Amino acid sequence: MADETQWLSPEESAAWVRLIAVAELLPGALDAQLLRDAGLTHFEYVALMALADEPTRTLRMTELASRTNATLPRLSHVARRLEERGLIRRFPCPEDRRATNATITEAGLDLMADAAPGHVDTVRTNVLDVLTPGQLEQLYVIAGAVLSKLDPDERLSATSCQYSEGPVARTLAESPPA
Amino acid sequence: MADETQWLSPEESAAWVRLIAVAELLPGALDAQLLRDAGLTHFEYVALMALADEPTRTLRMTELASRTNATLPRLSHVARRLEERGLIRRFPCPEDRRATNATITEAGLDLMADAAPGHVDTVRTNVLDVLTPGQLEQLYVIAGAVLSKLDPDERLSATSCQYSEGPVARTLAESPPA
DNA sequence: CGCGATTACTTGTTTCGACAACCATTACCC
DNA sequence: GGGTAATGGTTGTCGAAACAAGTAATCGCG
Repeated sequence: MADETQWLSPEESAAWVRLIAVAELLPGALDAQLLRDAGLTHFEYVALMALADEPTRTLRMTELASRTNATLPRLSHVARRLEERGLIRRFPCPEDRRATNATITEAGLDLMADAAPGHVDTVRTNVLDVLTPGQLEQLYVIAGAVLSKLDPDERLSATSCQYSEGPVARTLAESPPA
Repeated sequence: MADETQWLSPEESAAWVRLIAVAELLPGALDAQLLRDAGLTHFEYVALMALADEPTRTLRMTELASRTNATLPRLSHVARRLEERGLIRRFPCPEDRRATNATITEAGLDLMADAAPGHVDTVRTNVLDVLTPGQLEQLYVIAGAVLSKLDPDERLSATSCQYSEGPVARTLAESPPA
């Protein structure tokens, strides 16, 4: 048996172990903060934010599943829970009667407006603020290279400006300006 | 209400979305390959490798839980399954009769020897081989900075040379050399 | 030496995600 | 235009993780 496996060099091993550690710990940290402060999973947060980002606040289930990297069954379960909590609404799509649309409700937008600052703060303190501008760009490039293998369709990185002062800030601004 | 939340700049948002995507997709990719080719979760792989790395091939449950970033209940369940499959053995610790030791069996070492090449290959093709040496070092530094916030005790990054040609290679070498 | 506190681990219980099976609707195609 | 495939979504079941509670052994301390 030609056992020509090229094992990892010490540098490779060290970088790999750290990457694994981050991939292991980061989701847990995000879930913990959001669950504690807003009763939301990070997945639920991303899904709601995807809806809030839409001008119509509405997305087809399939499209939402693609943007959140979820299988359709998984999204269906999550959507049912979110609907039971009054955060989204589902209704049959007029154009394609097979399809279902999901819309974020006012209550959902309110919850996002509450949750977003704490979440952004967590993101800053845990990741962004410990990096120099140069490292931030390196992170962008490196993660992009990895994603080209992991996610060739670029479904996840296609998500637009989910964390800028977009929809949630606009929601807040809808309150009477005086 | 002082709503002084500092939202993410476009650069920050882009890097963050990509990091999240990697953290989301990487565990799934690792699990998929290992499960398909060796019937092991990535978590099980890491746990077995931690045992194989020990000179005595033995570790206390608590220590193993710490190294794999698992809670003790989780590790207990996983250990039971691994023991049922004959990959590890558990026995009461002689020095501290509260404690339990876990030892990887010969069958476990054989399985690791089978699984390691494919796993290392996955790691290479998905991550390491798409990075330049400079990017590899940047990854090490960046992940280290993030871990200093996420895992201040450095429990995970303390794991030694789990992917070098250590124990598994030695196991292979135990076969008569010619 | 004996009783409370702590450590080490195991065992339920509940919840969530993956997978498969299932209907409904639309598109293809001869 | 009618049969067949493909698409869009929901539901059921199983496996695995988080959490809480329980058991057993050790330590601390008077």
